[in-house]
Amino acid sequence: MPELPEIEIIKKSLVKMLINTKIIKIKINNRNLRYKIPPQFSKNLIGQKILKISRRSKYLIFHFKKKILLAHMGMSGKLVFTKLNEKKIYKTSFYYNLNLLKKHNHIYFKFNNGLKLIYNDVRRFGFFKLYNNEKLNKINFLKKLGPEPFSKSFNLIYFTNFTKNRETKIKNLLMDQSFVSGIGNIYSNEALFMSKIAPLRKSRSLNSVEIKRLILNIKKILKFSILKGGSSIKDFKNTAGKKGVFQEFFNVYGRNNKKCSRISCNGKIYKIKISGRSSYYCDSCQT
DNA sequence: TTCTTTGTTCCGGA
DNA sequence: GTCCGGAACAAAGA
Repeated sequence: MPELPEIEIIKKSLVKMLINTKIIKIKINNRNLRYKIPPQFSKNLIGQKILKISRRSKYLIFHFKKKILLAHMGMSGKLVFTKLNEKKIYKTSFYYNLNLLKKHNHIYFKFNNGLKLIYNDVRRFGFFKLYNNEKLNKINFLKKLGPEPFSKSFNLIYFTNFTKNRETKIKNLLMDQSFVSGIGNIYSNEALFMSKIAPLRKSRSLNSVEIKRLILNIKKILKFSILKGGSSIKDFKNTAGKKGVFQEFFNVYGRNNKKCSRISCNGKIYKIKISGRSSYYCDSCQT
């Protein structure tokens, strides 16, 4: 479920551990990720120093002197550090809810500071792509992206302009990466619940009060999640083998048939499919 | 055995 | 040309 907050948390950890380190070895067990990893991949990266690591939407961007490595975790990709050997993986990993099978360890990166980074991906929808120092906005994947949710350009006027000639449902709009980038199924459900807006509403039908509320809540909930995840990273022992930290804060996702978690509301949470994705909403306070 | 889950791209129909 | 949403992709757990 890596959406923007999870990727941001991964990025922060990577920055802490890998800036100015050199890749000294790469082992690829399975090249068939979403896009096949070409044979020259390792050769192009070995000996290169990581100068900068950034995030755009759900993409991780590693900057080298002459190359840019673009990474996407897909649906189930995880980056996990291990210092000594794989048996220690559960003790040193910073990611959440780890239950990693070795057979899904597809890539190993070894660094000159002794760290080893493992890319584990059950569904193999993630990818790693190398670019020749192109400008970031020339990369196809990034070109199509809408504004970051935290940016000032993600505002009432932008929302109104984008939706005025569209028929799309608000739930789908929030997950449309060309509208706003980084929100997936979970946070779209949560943001709509928080804003008391029903997921099936036409995005065009929202009034300016609702739009402002929704935009503010999106920014709030993403920041809150980053904060929570970030604080759990500090204590590695707490993350080891423990259930995910994010789902503890879900107010509507996965809560079908339960009572609405809003104290002042007596409604019930329903689960429906919207464009093939599970959508949860309260029949009483979300209108 | 079948359904569900995740993000993105591709493609058909309106 | 644009917009919308279904299908496909992989694998595992219920």
